[in-house]
Amino acid sequence: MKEKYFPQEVEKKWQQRWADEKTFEVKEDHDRQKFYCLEMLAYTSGRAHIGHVSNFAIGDALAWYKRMRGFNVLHPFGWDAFGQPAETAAIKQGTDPEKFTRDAIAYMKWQFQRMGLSYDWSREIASCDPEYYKWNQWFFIRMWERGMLYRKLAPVNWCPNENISLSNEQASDGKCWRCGANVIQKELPQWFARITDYADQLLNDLDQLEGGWPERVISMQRNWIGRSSGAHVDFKVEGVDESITVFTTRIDTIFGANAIILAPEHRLVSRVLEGKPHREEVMNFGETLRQEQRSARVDELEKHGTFTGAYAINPFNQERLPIWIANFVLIEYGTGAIMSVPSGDERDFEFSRKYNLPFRQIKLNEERREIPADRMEAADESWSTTVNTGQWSGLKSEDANRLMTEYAEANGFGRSAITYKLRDWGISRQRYWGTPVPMIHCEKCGYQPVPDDELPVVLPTGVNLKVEGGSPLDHVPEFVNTTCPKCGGPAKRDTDTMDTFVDSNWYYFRYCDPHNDGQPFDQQKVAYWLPVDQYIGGIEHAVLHLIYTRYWNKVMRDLGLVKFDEPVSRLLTQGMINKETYFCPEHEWLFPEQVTEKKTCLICGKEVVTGRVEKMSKSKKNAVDPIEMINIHGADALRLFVLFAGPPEKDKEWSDTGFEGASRYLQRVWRIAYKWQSRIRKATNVPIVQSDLHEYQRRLRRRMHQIIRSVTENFEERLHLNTCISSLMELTNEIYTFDQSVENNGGPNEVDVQIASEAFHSLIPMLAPFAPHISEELWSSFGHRGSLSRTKWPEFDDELAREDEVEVAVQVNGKLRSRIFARAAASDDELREAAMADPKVQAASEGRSVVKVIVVPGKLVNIVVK
RNA sequence: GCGAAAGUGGCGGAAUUGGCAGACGCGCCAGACUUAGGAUCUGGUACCGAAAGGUGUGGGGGUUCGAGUCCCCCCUUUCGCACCA
Repeated sequence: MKEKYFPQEVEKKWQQRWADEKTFEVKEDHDRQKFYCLEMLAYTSGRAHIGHVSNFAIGDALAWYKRMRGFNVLHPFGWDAFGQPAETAAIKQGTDPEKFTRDAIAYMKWQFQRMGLSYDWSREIASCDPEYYKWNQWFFIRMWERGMLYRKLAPVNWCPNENISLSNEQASDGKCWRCGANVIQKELPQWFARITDYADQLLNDLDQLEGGWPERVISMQRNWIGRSSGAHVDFKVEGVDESITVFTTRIDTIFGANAIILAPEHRLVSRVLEGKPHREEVMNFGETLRQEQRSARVDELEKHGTFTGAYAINPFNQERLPIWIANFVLIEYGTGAIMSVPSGDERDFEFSRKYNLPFRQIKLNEERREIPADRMEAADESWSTTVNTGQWSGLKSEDANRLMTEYAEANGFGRSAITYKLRDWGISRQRYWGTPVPMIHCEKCGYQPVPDDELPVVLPTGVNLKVEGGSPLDHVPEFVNTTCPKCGGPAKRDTDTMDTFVDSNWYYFRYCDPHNDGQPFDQQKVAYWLPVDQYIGGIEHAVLHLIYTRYWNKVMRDLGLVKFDEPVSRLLTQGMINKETYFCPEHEWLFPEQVTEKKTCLICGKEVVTGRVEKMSKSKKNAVDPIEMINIHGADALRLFVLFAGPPEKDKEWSDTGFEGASRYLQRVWRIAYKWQSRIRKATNVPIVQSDLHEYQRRLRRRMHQIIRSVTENFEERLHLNTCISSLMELTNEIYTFDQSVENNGGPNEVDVQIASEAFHSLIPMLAPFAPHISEELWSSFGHRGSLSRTKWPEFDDELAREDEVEVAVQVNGKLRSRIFARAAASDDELREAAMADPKVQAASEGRSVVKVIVVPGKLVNIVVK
């Protein structure tokens, strides 16, 4: 062991050893409790970033902790390897996506391995492996067989200039990211998963996640699913044999309706305009409204519309209501048609005022006030008693709602209804780098799934990605042309690939059985490891991956593959690590080294804007490269820093000095351990008699037990790892203080060595989750052979953690006046007397009478005087 | 606009159920060792004040012997949703 700590050497040594000894490989063991610790699948962008470090450091700390607590810990790793960016990069670099992705995996794996993470690498998977995506196809077919998938025409972003479909990201601002042409919506046949069939389950089962998932994520999902309960009401169209069905949550306001408003693309628009002279005009205007709706931002779009000339009949009072079309009614929500009630809805109010549609009061507030006719205003929630509502006048809103829905139902023109914001999930992509959809289209037999024994449908190689129109796969005849599995006649393969979110739906099930080529996974193995005990990832997946994967779990349950409803018991969304930026008015974003000490630009001398803390990015020149940092102070210091900077779920700020501080701490641990290691190796195991100990010895033991307790509790409850690290620093400081006392006494005796040994045997295992390499090295320096990961987590003893003597705060009328020392076991009476006797207390309470004395044992005495 | 979360020293952040605010770290100041220190060790560091003492957890009110913590109002910031009928 060297006197000085060289992280590079230590880290290399232990990474090698862990790999050679397969330290972190696990298998099912029914005698031990399992713990599944999972970080979100890493996207193969090509380069590790600091967010990875933060994500993995949290998971790795927990995996280490649970392992030392005796759990059988599954901590696997894999690659989210399909997707558009690889395709784009490949085109740019003149290579192919597979090559690009394999290179990215090789490089990133090297980077991640330098972080020294305790993964079971034998379970590594990549979603672009045919052995993996075969099962995406298998799931697709099972779902198709059960009617969980369907194909329909749906709009996609389309660049008319390049004839290519674009993702939403590539079509932001409504312009093509490459050529700048205005993106249009083009109808294309697409595959959809019926996630809406699971809307209620996805919503209700959120209750099961309460407590284990962040409230924020749960509420985002609730919001996204957007369940809304109300009623459908049919309005007969005058003179035409059609009814317009509207969705409303407030049927009790129907007597206030002044119009029926349709979305411009509603199917009945052309029907109600039949034979009307201005038909063309209105239809064209509808197209304009529709375009506006798609392009403009909601808060900038003024509501407008036009009267169709047709009327509908309010089934409750037989009033004639004009039928309008307007830009604020959405075709995709509810029925695409609304009843306008200006006194019940702000939007309707705004619209009605603009077009002078009539207003009728249908609610009274608590004082039963009426709204003056000359002051039209939308009533708010406090207006809750119906008025002018026929036989339902004078009721509370909720009663009217219920009774009127029943009435509508009884008379056949309405029924209660539930709508959701959640839409079916379009899983088709007209792109190359993804899982091929395993379907064959036969002119005679329609869509037929590829037979199971022909899976996987392998993505062809050497495909020209720069094609005009459609998917690159359309231009690969040897892929497209096939035979129909049903009739044997000529047929064509589907050329869509699947959304990469399909890959990430179930990858963590595959980790349980990654090499199975007969089925996606063995059900027994999954039953052992799942659900995931702790999942860690970014908040950006709150309503993407995290809702899709919950859905997929339920699908797998309904396919009989798993028995539980929810796949993830606990979720932690880690914060981002941001960094200060430097901005020069002339040269824009600067690297820190381009800024002088006087905060001016090194190039032009202009004053630089500093202090803005932003998300790390290349363009803002504030990205920190993890490997560079590891090269400076090592992976342990890097991991320690990102965990120490703040609670895991909070955003943090990168600080070079903070990073140095983490490194300095490890050096400090090394130095004191180095000083004691040979003594510890020779420790004689003398029995410790607590009552014979000196105060400095008792103190170290006491603090040690207190700190074990607090670190353990933190791991178990809140996972505030930053405070765990603080505690470890305190323990280290205590060891230094102890060492000083030992020096002052002329060197260690047997008991000192024994106590120091205890302290180090607590400190080092507790440090391992945060800085495993140095911990392993120091552990072996104490004479241990095996990996620290097989060591038991230190135990604490409440008795030994208890203070002998406590400092008690003494307050007079709630103000701190003095502190007294007392035995920890002192009774309330003793404390009271000691406090009253204190000269400062007497001075403060002089001439006043004591009303009451409050004693909080071991903490404080408060004397109330008058 | 609706919804949620958060506001604590120069900075990152502690303060389990109401009980000594500022743990731990960064930074800064002083000292020791040293040819030297961007190493290490020791001490100091919320603010005002020479001190006694006073003031302090975004602002204002309240409950309580006692409030960073609980309740009401307001302000600010961040995030999410955003014509969802």
